[in-house]
Amino acid sequence: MNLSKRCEYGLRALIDIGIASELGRPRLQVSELAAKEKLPVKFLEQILSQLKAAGYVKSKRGKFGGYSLAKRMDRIKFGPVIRLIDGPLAPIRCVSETSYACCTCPDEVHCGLRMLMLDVRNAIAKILDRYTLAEIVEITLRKLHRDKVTPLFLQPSMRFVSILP
Amino acid sequence: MNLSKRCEYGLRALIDIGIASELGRPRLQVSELAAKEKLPVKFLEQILSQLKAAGYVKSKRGKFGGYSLAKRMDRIKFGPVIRLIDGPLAPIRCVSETSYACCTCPDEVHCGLRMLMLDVRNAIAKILDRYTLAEIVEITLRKLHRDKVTPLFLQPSMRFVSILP
DNA sequence: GAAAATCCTACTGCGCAAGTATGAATTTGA
DNA sequence: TCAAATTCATACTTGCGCAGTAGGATTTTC
Repeated sequence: MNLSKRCEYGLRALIDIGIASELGRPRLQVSELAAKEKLPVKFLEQILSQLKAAGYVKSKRGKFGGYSLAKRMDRIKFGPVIRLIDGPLAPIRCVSETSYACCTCPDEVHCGLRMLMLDVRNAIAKILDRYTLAEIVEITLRKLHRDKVTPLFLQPSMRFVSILP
Repeated sequence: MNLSKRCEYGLRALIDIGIASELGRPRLQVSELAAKEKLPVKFLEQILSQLKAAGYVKSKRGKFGGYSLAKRMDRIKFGPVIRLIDGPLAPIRCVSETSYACCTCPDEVHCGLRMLMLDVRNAIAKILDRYTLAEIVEITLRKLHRDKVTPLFLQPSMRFVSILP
């Protein structure tokens, strides 16, 4: 029931880029991201490259380059991103919607484990396929604002004024 | 988001023993279990040994030995069994109730990923910590009966008459 | 042209899942 | 009492995938 580190880092990066862009910094560099989240630069590079290939982010090379979102935040759902990096959400393949594989059990139709795991899969998918990056970013910003915490990626000169209602 | 084979086999075994016991065969041998589910005998042996150590099944040695449930079926919940074999249900450790570990993210309180994964963890736990073996066995038997399928573990001489209402 | 970034590909270590293998201990029936 | 059938205990194996490293190529800006 585990999210890989690779996937976790990828999602963090996406959320950070989303937050930054909402605050008027549409592009972030890998080194900034890595510094904030305290994770290996080179590894993150690979992950962002994968996210780029899948159309979630776009990049600008060279000095003052970096990554920005390639889609509207409200079009980025978490489920597909996780499937991209970690594979199916389902605990066992015989209940996967997106990459079903029949299991070895003698009678799939009457398999109790399958029924149970189908429930679990649906519960997971219900959350991850509904939540969008926009929602998570909004909630995060609201929380930060409520607690008067200045998020990173904001130059000291900039003031943290929420755009949110 | 994956269940290990070890865990899957363990749960299958538990369910099979439950079904068999409900049908009047309180004890099953590893070889029978392995044959029905088509999985390696020695591996299953190890798993059952683990389930025994944790108090879920008990065993009888020697000829006509085998494994039977050590608890009432309605006291066996799936969550704890899965945690025993595969570890925490939570996708990331910082949202685990049973074995929390702080994550490396800079601000756990305002971490959007954490909120999302907490939702997922709760959804998973809600299902797996509520369903009991008794329920899954009952549902399975009902389905089998409705479809007039004779479950395995039943000697040809025995007739499949559901005890259920 | 130098510096600063992304891009690309290959490599590595190592831990763990998924078994195998071997034999000891126990129970039963002949 | 012995042989067969079972569980019990422990050690070993094998392969793969996660979590990175490493090194250099390419692009952009000043």
